[in-house]
Amino acid sequence: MIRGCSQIQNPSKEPIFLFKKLIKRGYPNPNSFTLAFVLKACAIISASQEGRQIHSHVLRTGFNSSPFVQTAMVNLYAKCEEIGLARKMFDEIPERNLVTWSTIISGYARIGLVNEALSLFREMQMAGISPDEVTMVSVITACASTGALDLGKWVHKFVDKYVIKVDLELSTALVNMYAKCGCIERAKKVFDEMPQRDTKAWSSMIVGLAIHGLAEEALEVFSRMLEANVKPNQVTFVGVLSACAHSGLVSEGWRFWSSMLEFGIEPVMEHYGCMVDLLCRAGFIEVAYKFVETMPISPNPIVWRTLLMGCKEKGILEKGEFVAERLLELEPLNPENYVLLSNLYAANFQWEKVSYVRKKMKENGIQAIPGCSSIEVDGFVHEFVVADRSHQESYEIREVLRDVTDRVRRVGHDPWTSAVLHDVEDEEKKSALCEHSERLAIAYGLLKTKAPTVIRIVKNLRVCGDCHEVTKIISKVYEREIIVRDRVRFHRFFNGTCSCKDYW
DNA sequence: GTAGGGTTAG
Repeated sequence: MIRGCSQIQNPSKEPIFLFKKLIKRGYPNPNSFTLAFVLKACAIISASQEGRQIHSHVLRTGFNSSPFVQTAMVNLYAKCEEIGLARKMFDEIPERNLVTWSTIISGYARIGLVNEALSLFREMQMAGISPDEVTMVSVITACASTGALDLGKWVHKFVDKYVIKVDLELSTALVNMYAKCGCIERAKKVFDEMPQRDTKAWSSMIVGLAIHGLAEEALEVFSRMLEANVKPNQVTFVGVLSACAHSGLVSEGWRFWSSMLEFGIEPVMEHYGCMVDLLCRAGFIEVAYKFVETMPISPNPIVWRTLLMGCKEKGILEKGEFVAERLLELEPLNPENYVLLSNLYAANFQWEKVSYVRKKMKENGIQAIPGCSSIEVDGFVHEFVVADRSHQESYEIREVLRDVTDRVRRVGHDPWTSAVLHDVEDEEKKSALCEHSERLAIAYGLLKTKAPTVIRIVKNLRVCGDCHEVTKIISKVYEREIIVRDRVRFHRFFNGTCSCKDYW
């Protein structure tokens, strides 16, 4: 009964209540089955308080020697964002089996601690345990979040080499991984070769195409999904709406938004976020603002921030200031909000207000998140922060950067100094742009690899306008394909143009 | 009657 009611669609505390009832009655005593089930029920709803109580019950009754209970406890703490505790439990288990290892690896992979996940994956093999398809899903998920394509390819080869069963979940993880690592062709290939596809598989493909700015294809896949009689869910529509947003398909976006209700899907915050983004990017700031004002759920910081970003892009000062106020009320400690507001002022040449924002940040002890870009060369990930000089080959990188600057100037590019937010002299602004982390990473790519190797960059923030322009030029004058994964999407630079068609 | 896995807005 406890297990049964934790497996329904909308999980609740019901299984935990049942367990409490059982304890209150005093008999029969829970055994390893009961405990594993109720721990799992806690994990599903991240009930860490109740989980801890059951943990102490486990210790009192001696069931902590059951491998099922042990694994359930590791899983519980991993799902409750207590990875340190999960690890402690894991380390204390004397005999770890395939499932125990998979549990801890998935725990790290889920929260993006990729290196930990991967080193446990190696340790597991050294301990003589062979991974199966469930383990590999977590390892592939870890690869997806790094964006390191070579690593992902290596893991895919590993799956083939050890003849690990490629089931629905593993294929979906591969589609997602290839898409997130910037190789949409391989994502499509895996997807096309799947013998069957469920909602998550289709959604993965749609989201993947959306982040690559391939809106038409995403919408085509969506109609194929409907033809195949697979029901879309909320995530599917996040993909569909974000595809529209990334390509400026405003009327299509509205249409899909309206059709959600016909599919019986209630819009959630993510969908509102997509719609605000769609409207803002297309320049309909006023409409976006009205949309936010009339939302039936209270807008979260991301929605406000999207709106503020729109105001900044279009240089709409007053509304922007008002939006920033709402945002800072909700999220006074997020550095991004201050940077955005400061950029809004800088775009309007309001230098005094720029310094005021900077001062306010300083007062509140808030530091801007530095831009950081990485590039994988020969299986090693090189990381660059803005204005980084710590790399071993920093001198050579600077030489490449100078060459880039020269050649870019020669084709008539004038740096977009408005992308620099400080009130400094023009020349200084121009050199500040050259220090952006993606420039350093691209320069390193130019230095260490030769065409036709694709230069693949992963960046933690959005690409700035000037870097976007310069990268387009680099792709032409150096004849290199460059793929940049920024905070929200991919840009594929080739022969002087970008796949985003400058709409981003 | 047992434990581990895939898709989510800026």
